[in-house]
Amino acid sequence: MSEAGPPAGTGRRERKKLATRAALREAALRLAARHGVERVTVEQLAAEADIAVRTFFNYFSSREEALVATLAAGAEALIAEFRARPPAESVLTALREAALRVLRAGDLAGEEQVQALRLIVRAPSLEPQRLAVFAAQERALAAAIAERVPAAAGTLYPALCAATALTAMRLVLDEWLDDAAASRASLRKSLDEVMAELAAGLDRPGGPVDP
Amino acid sequence: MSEAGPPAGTGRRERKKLATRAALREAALRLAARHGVERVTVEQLAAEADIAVRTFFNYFSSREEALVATLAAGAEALIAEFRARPPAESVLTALREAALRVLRAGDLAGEEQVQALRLIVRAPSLEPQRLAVFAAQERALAAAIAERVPAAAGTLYPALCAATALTAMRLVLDEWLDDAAASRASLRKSLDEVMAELAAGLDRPGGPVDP
DNA sequence: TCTGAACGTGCACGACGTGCATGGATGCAC
DNA sequence: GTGCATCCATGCACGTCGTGCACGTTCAGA
Repeated sequence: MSEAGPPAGTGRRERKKLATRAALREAALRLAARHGVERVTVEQLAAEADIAVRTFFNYFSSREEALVATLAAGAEALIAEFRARPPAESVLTALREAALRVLRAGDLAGEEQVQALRLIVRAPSLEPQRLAVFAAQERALAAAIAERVPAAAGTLYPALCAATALTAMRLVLDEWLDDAAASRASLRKSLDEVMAELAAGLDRPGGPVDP
Repeated sequence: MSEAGPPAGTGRRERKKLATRAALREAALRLAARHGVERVTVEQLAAEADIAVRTFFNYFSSREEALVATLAAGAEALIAEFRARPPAESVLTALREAALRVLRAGDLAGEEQVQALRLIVRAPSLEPQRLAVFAAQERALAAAIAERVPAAAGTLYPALCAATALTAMRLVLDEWLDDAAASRASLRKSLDEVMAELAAGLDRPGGPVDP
């Protein structure tokens, strides 16, 4: 974790590995768009990235992991942006701003990318791996929250907030992608709403006693 | 969904299917405890339940699904208990009470069961399927919440509350299972705490500006 | 008792994921 | 630039997974 030694990303080896990984990520989206998520095989992925099938498994432990790799990259970027927010911001505000930055600057650049993500998110066979992506970032986010709110370190709050906030953001993204004609503005609106609800408290009284 | 026709659960066929399914659920836990989660094969599962390998796939679509089937049953029971709570109870209160009932009356009966669940929850290779179990119940819970709080129907609230509350409960269960010596009382305490935090709002101001 | 549908099963096959051995590319110290 | 230690890509073999298909059996209802 320390920054000792030669800076990461230098060296031919590291660069080649990063490039191969990125090529596989993009190949996965391309092939999913072309043939459908279910019909993408490891053989095709390897061929598209021009590596051996055996080598594919040096980069991803399963076909599904490659298909959700772009989501994983986005989730990691979210945590990084969150850590970069001014420490005075409240937790949920920082998360909201971080999400907006990732969406603006990030992988959701073109309509083409959005379309590809739609495929990934809607594929039922990918749901387990897709959820695992967010769960993996829960731990990292919980650690970051514990740093931001020192008073809460050691309590359940960091883990709880990380898990629920990520879940809420997943929900917003899912619903937004479900709506073919949804605008960028509507995404921001939903995000604001959801974060406000989390901040204000989720409980609600029941309905009429005799419905 | 309607109750027309012969009542479900009657008939030799239905009973046999239910029994086979239950046998597979239990076989999965037994074999996981005996050989470790990773080493349980479909062949073993089928043999233990005395059915053909091919037939196994008529009941579960994957080896992993069988291993988390007990969790799935618990989650379904939770939704059913939630629906049975008095309508005047607030959403989070009803969820908390429902969870306590499931834990009391349900599959967490013996220490043996708890030990088996620990194995399932801790197995990294099962995490995607495990998360999918809860996600599958999110939709059902969201529908139930929309019924309980008619005013919120049509808004994001039902889905948001269902997703975050289930996530929070998953978190509590995970942490409780992680602690070998945790008591039933401590589980209840954590559950109360978490629900209270969700009710009160999750936001927190940041720490000192210059940490 | 008869009949259609649902179910269990065996078989074949493509795809997945891993351990192992090997050769080549890379980084590093001298 | 030379030699060495290491990492990495690759091919191969193998066990496991999951599915389509065809066939025989069992069950529910008339």
